[in-house]
Formats: sequence, C-alpha cells, structure tokens
Amino acid sequence: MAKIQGKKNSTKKEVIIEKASKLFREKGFGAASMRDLAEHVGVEAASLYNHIQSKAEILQTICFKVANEFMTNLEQVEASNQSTLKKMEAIVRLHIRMMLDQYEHIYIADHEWRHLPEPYLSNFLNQRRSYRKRLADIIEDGIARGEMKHIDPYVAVLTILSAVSGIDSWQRSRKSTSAESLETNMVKYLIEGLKK
Amino acid sequence: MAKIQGKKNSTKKEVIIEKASKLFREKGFGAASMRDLAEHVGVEAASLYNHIQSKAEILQTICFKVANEFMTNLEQVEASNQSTLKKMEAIVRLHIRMMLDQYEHIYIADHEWRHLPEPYLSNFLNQRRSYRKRLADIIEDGIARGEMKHIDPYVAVLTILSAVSGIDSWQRSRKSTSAESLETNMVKYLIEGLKK
DNA sequence: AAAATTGACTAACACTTGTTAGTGTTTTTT
DNA sequence: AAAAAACACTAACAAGTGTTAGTCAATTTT
Repeated sequence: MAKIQGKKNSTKKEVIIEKASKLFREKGFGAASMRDLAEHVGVEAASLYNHIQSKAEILQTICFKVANEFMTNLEQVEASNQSTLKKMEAIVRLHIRMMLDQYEHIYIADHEWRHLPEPYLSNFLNQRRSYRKRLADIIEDGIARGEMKHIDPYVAVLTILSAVSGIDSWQRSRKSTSAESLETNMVKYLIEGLKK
Repeated sequence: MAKIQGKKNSTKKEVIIEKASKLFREKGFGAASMRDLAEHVGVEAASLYNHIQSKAEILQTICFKVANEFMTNLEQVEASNQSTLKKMEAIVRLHIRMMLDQYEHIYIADHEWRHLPEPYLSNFLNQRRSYRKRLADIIEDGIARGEMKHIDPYVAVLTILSAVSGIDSWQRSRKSTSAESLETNMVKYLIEGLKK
C-alpha cells in the first residue's frame, strides 16, 4: 500500500484537499479547474484521480467535515450544564476560532455548498437547518428562563451566524486586529446584545 | 434607435441583467453560462452581444450599481444631523431593506465580486474599504461622545455588515418571518447592542 | 419611399472543462 | 526474488466555454 507523502503526516489525498480548499475559496468551485489544482499539488491532472473520485467528492469531503465538526460541538454544548448565555457564548467562540484558523474550509462550506450534487446537497441543507433550529431552541430557552431579552430566536441565530461567518472578508484588511481582540469584541457585542 | 422591450418599462439590457442576477446567484458567476442566460432571456447566446459587451460587463454593472447605491445613502446619512446611534440605525435599516427587496443584486455584489476583472476589481475593493472605514468612523464618533459602549469600531462594523448580508440564506427557509418583524428584531439586536 | 439602424439568427472559432484508458515505473507485501 | 499494489505519466474523449463574423428581416429615422 502507498503511505504518507507530502510534508508532515499527511496523505496525498489530504494534500489535495488542502490545496483544493485554497483554490475553491480563491476562485470559486466552478471556476477552479482540476488542472489548476493539479499544478498546485505538483502533479498532472489525471493523476489526481488515483486519490480522489471526482471534483465533487472534494467538495463533499470539505463540507461534511465542517458540518460534522460543528454538530459534534453543538451536542457537547447542549449536554453541558451551563446557563443558556454561556452555551451561546461557547458556540460563538468556537465559530470565531474555527473561522480564524481554518477559514478556508469553513468559507467553502458556507459559500460553495450550492455545487454539491444530490443527494449530498439535500443532506447538507438538512444538517444546516437542524443546526440552526437547535441554536434557536437554546435562545428560546434562554428567553423563557428570563436570561435573555425578548427577541425572535431565529433572527438572533441568523444574526450571530452571519456575523461570525463574515470574518474572513475582514481578515486580510485587518490583520492588525489580533485574533484575541477580535474574539473578545465580537463576543461582547453578540452576547451582551442578548442579555436582558 | 431601439426602444423598450420585454415586460414593463425595461430595456432588453435590463432584462438581461435581471435574469443574469438570478442565474449568477443560483449557480455562481463561473458556473453560469451565456447559453444558460440566453435561454432564460428567450434568445440565442450570440444575440446577447447586441446588448452587452461581455459576461464580465454584466457583473460590473451589478456590482457597481449596488456599491453606488450604498455610497449615496451613506453620504446622505453622514450629512444629516442625527445622533450617531440614529445614523447607524438608518444604515442598518437600509441594508436590511435592500437585502429583502433586491437581494439578487446584493448577493452578487457580496459574493461574486472576486470574478471582476481588473481594474474594476481594485476599484470595487477600494470603494468597499472606504465604505467600511466611514462606518467605523461613525461608531468611533459615537463612542467618543459617550453614546455607545466601548467596542472596537471595526469589529462592530464587521459584525453589522456580515449579519445583514446573511439574510438571504435565511429568506427561503423562513418566509414566515415577515419583513417588518425581521427588520425590527435585527435592528433591536444590532443597535441595542451598541448602546452604552 | 429610401436609407440606416437594430437586433435576431446560424455557424464557427479556439480553448477549456472533468474524466477515462492504457502504459510503465516505483514502492510495498509476500 | 517474485508478486502485487500504488501512482504518475501521456493521450484522448465528448462536451461546454465566451465570443466573433456574417447574414437577413424588422423597425425607425431621414
């Protein structure tokens, strides 16, 4: 069997996905070509197919990896014994951190999921809907307990998720704002805004 | 000279841009083809070039139309004699409304600007940076006057713009939330969160 | 009515797309 | 050392890309 290649402990498949992430983000899934990708990997286009099955498979891998990561975390938070405000804070912090240190993947899951082929597309959207619903439930719970101000839970979730997923567009122009400062300020704004 | 065609008082060029907006949003600029567009317009692909100069020109038209609209509004707000909080509220409301009733265009200006050819790309990004800077200045002013809580103005701007620009992804799954309710709740969250 | 312009059409261009087949070399397993 | 698996290569495919050229009918301007 073939083993590990490329730098570090990464399979060639992992290298491909890593390079593809960058490319998909820069050019968009549709505009990024396999020959383009191959060049960045340092191989001919046809050789990619010794490691992957299709261009779409790369997208699937990225999107569901991200989705699963968020889902797993949500389950942990739901099972924990914190106040609803602390729960939301934990979620917001995770989103910000993931956005900062692996925003290539997250950007793609956020913006390029349209190009997923069925049935993956439906599957992905279901997971997404479910995730949002469960976040809204947490906020609804928080309102019922009197911890949060009276606000439409869905609107709050939309606001939070959108705000966080927009970090990337900021990144480049504001490297001066440190990651810590960004997280602190964003949490302050988004969580304080929920408090009663 | 040729006149008005299509329904309403719209030039065929306007019809093309309208159809293209929808297509670009659904499939992405790269994945939407001119033959695809032509079919939606009800014409052969080559005939499109009697009205436009290139595929990229359509994107330019859309992006700069949106950018100018926001810029114009910002100038009016800046020139007005309102408190900084009211200024921000006016801006947020405009963003939400534009998002709700012409989100095809705004979505494209938000997500497909990467495909603009130079020098339009640089031009667009400059306008964008300038817009954000001026919003941050308003908030900075608000903090200095003691109207707003102490928060990094850039982070606040990022949060607000990202939150608002994410409305579209919500639209389809939550038509039940009326436009008014959405606006009310979002303003409540985003503006109250700024207050001291 | 004549002239000019508009705007649709067909055909074609040069090129890029994702992907498969087949071959040969290197590396791993037996 | 022999057998097997992994993997990079070249060549090619069918289909799709944006766009141009050239033609002709309809409409508008003179």
